[in-house]
Amino acid sequence: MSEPAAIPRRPLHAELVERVRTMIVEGEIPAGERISEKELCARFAVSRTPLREALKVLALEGYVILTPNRGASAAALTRADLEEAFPVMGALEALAGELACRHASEEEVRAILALHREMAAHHTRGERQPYFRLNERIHLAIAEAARNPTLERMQRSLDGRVRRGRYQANISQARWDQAMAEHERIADALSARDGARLAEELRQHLLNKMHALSDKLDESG
Amino acid sequence: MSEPAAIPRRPLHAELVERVRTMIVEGEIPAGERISEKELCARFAVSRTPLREALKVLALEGYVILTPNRGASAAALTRADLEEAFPVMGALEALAGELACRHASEEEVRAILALHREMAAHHTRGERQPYFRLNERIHLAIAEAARNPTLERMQRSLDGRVRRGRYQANISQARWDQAMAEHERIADALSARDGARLAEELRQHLLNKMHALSDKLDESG
DNA sequence: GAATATAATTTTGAATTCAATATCCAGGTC
DNA sequence: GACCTGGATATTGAATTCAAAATTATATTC
Repeated sequence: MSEPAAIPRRPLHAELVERVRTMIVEGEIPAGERISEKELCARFAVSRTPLREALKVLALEGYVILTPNRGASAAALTRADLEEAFPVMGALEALAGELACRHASEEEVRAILALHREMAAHHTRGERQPYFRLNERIHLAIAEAARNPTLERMQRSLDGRVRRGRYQANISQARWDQAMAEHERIADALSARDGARLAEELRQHLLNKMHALSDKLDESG
Repeated sequence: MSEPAAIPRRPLHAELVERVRTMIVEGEIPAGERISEKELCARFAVSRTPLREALKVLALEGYVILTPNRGASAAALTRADLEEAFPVMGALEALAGELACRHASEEEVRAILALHREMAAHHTRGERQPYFRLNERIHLAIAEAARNPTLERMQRSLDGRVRRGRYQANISQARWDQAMAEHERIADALSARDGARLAEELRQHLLNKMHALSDKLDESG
């Protein structure tokens, strides 16, 4: 007999949270744009009740601004938001790195280093999309190896909020090379399980990401 | 002409979020206990719609566990939760301290040091309740002085979740003395605006808080 | 023609209603 | 007596309905 394979039944509001969040992150609902309940309900063919529940959750997550009696709008990601978020992400990633050095299994470390090497190959070949995907996976893998779900939740939450900003910024070759060099040092620290060093490398890496993004924002307007 | 004095009209769901959160934090709804929508609705004399919206928000905040088709229950704060939360709080407070050293006005620093001296007086006189209140205020003041609302929100969120645990642990005199000594060093670092040192002191302070709490939990079973 | 006041429409907020699911209990079977 | 089965009851999930507020459109005055 195979697995019981529980039928996945999710409440509508949970489904809507994901769908609407994706719409905002991917820009289908532009930043700052007003969100008409009626419209979205029609689109998903649901009543307003579960949608409104979802909007409350998204408001807490920071994707949506709710104004009493005036409805919801997609939150705009300002430069200030980014410049606030990255130092916090840096602090969290630093902690995650430190904990990962302490708690990760040998297997996990090997897996992360393998991802790293794969990513380096994409960098050499100038393949940006696959590089970015692996980049994400490495950061998530470190977060997971830290064995601290509370920490991981906070990282994911912040990460989601700035993701849109990151998509937009198509990074320069110079910055890309620098990021890759940073990742080399990160991988070194991890394979040596030097928590303090890994923490510091990650913190700096995040700050540099922020500066790169900042510069891009300067250029674009 | 005096102030416009906007009439504070909050949506019901926002009010309910606060009320129910308080009930859980203060133990009026015991950890793990099932939350009957009907009962709470009767108690607050509201319909289920805004209450259910509030429960979704509280679930994301971590105060409530929602099980599909089976309703809500107050989240239990386990030892694991506490031991996860404190290192994260430590990392966030460390960052807050660092940023506060950079961004706080002279006025703010003076105000925090004044709070610190007042707190020290309460410690000398053995007045626990006022000590704890000031302790909270100092940490909040540092968070605010960091000038990073994103960071502050995360701190408040975590702080709220462990508050119940903190209330329970009626600390030993020895640990209290130690905490006061730590606060002296924190105050020193702040008045010198030594960000790195303040960060480290705060991180250590939080970790010690955790250990004190852990010991208490060991005793109580 | 601009500005204000007023009416109509739309949209949000909350209560109610209906449907689906789970829980509880009695009866039956081994 | 323990375990399953089926149905009554209670609770949750979601749609609908009603009420209140905001927005838009229209009319009126200066």
